[in-house]
Amino acid sequence: MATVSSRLKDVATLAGVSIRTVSNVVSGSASVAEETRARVQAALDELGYRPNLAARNLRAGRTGLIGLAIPELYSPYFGELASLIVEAAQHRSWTVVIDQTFGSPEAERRLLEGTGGRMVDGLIISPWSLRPQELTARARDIPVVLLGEQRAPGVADRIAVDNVLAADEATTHLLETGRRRIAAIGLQPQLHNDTARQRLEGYHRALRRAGLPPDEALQQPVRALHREDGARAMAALLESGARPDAVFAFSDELALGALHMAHEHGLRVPDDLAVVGFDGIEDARYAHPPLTTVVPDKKQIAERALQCLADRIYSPAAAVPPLDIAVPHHLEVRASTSAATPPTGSVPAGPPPTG
Amino acid sequence: MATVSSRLKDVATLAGVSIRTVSNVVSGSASVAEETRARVQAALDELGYRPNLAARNLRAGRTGLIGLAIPELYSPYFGELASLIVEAAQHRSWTVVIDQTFGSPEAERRLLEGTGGRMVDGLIISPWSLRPQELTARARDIPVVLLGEQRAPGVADRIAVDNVLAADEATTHLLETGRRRIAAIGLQPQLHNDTARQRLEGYHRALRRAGLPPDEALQQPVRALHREDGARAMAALLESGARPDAVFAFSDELALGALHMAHEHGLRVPDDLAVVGFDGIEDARYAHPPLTTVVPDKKQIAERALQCLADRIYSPAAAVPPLDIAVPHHLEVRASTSAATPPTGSVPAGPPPTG
DNA sequence: CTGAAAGCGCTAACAG
DNA sequence: CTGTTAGCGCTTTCAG
Repeated sequence: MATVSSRLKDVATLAGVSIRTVSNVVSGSASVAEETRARVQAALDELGYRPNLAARNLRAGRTGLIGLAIPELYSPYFGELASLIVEAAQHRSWTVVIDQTFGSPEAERRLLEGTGGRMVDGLIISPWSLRPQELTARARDIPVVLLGEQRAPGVADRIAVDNVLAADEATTHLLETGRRRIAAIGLQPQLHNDTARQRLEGYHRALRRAGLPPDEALQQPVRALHREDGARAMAALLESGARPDAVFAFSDELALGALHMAHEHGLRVPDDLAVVGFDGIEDARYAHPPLTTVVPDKKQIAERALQCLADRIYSPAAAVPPLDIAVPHHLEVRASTSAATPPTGSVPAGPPPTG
Repeated sequence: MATVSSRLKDVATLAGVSIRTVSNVVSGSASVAEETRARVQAALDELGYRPNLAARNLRAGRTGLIGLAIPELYSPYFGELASLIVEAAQHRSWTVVIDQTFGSPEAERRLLEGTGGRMVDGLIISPWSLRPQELTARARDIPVVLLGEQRAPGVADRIAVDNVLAADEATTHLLETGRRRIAAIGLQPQLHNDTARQRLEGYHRALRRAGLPPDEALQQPVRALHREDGARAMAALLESGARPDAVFAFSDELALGALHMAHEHGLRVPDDLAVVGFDGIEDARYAHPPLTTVVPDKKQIAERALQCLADRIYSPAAAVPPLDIAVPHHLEVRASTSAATPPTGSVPAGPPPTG
């Protein structure tokens, strides 16, 4: 029945009580006589009362909103991550406002400065192109959680997988299947971002342990981490005469692009070329052949990010020094690196059905 | 420099002017003497002033927030759509708060009732399981835009592609490549949702026009629209003895699952089986073989949804009757339905690089 | 061009 | 148990 808006005051008038009593009924904070409560409730229902959040927030000094700033929402990895964060936030009665930075330093800076004005109680940001010192310089008035490799010592909590270790494991797996000319796709030399650097380091470490010197010709830089960049990098590798027998791609999207290009060139995967990705996105499972990939525990990333925010928002007194959290990961071995696809017709194991 | 918060009043005191003048400088609404402005600006900078949105909103009666309610953020279609909506909203200085309904009627109902209390100025919702009359019953106090097939006559604007036509085109395309036993994957008989029904209708229409009676054995229902459901449906079709020579899947995810299962069964695509999807997600382009798909103009969906909201929020007086908008789509033909993949090593045409 | 002050809707401290 | 009221920070009307 509500036409446009009704205030506490309107309900009070209708119920013949004071504003205070209505507030008590709504919030359940103080006890109200049963008879009064019923009358107020009736008025509440009749007017279709809904509290004005702006007023409530102004009063409380909190908004119940947290910000999530990611480079892009349309890529599978960030889509999956955002979904988990939104879900975890709902459980804690928070609402998530999402911003896309598209990797632009300006956008990231603007967000750290205030998401348009202290509208959020906390911020989860996955910085892409901001340097550590810039991260350090901001984020004074609200709690910030950093996702990924960039760190802001002494200022914000940070959550990431152990990239060096994960890359080492992926490369070692390829070595164990007998590959010797393992290419790396995903360096981003132009970026102030340690992700690629760490994965490269793990890749080198595994090679050296196997007595193989890293070969520059097998390391292919990219502009971004999308499928088309992977395809382009693969093409460059194949045409350069570097003759790789395996590829470690720094993201699943890159790997899928590389896979595509390998097919275009008539290569058989994994026989002629083995491929490993990174991120554990759902697409990888259904690629042809299914893609071996490093799977970070995204659910845990989401949970812990919110845990960090909650701790700092609700107990700012506790003043724990910023945490540096490593979440677990595992290598999911699939047909893109192992023998042949079994000819059975089974549905790959997946998450439980939603419907 | 800002420690925790500074108010207009603090800035005014520091600059030795009144609150009013500071407000003018901040908003640029009224003209201020150059000398005063400089002094105020200095104070603003020194204190690191940032306006309190809650207060501003309380005053203005607006929040600058719009809600986006979708079944799930992790699936590629909704991820891409959400990305475009968030981006389009940024251009209009709106911030998007995202809710996932996971197709639950309760969640959708709760959101339409008020997203936790009139916190948003408008709502874009992609209803999945709510019946039309429920949609009609709500959404009185803020503008609502419906995405998809469900309509709420007289209450909300609605934006969708012409599903019947699109499904007809996809099926006709398969017929034109000589297929005769075309399966349909994606019926959802248990849902109060017209999407699948309309796509089935278009499929039937094309078949009948070609003189082919629809065959129940070729119509495979699913529980959800994800890859695993597509794989399961394909397996069921192949084991049922229905012997399809083509598949029209009602979503790209279903199609990718079907493709996967076809490979598992040793079928060659498109020679033994042609596959068409629906949604135009990026994954489709890089599938093996690349997937023919119906591509809705998602960018236009996003733009028009925001246009609708803007019109109703800023000019409620205009009171245009609810619009029913059909956005364009096209069939993108790729190797999953056409002859053989060209053996060239080109990168598929894609969106311009982000980096 | 600038100052004073009202009031947006809500919560909570302070009576009664 | 319930009424009255101050005040969160901002915008804006009304004076000056």
